[in-house]
Amino acid sequence: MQRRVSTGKRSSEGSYQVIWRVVACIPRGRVSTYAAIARMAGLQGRARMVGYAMHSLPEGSGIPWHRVINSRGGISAHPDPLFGQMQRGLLEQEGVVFGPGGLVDLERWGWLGE
DNA sequence: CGTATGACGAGCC
DNA sequence: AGGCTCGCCATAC
Repeated sequence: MQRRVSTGKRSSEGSYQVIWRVVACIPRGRVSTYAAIARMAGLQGRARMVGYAMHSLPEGSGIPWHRVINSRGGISAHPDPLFGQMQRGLLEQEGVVFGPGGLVDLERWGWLGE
């Protein structure tokens, strides 16, 4: 599973490149969890990295970061509460329904990567 | 180069 | 049933 072999300068952007790519694969109207994404990105067990990747996500990157939620199906705490509210708005806009408690039913909207 | 921190998760008390 | 701690590892200072 060598991800890079010499002359690989991809790491200049950080190791989040892979994570962003997986997130970009989440279909519209669907959500995924940090752990699930980490797993798909080959970082099984490192959900934290995914979270940091989202934080480092540059604006206008086109990455649907708002489709990434925690394992409980909820939007995790954010340094900027305004973000969380926007995230929920974006998901509802895509058709995702939030249940009582502001949690999404992962059994129904969760995307594991077909 | 060492320490601290952090969009999380799972386990333990 | 709910809350706290530890683990994982990249980025910042």
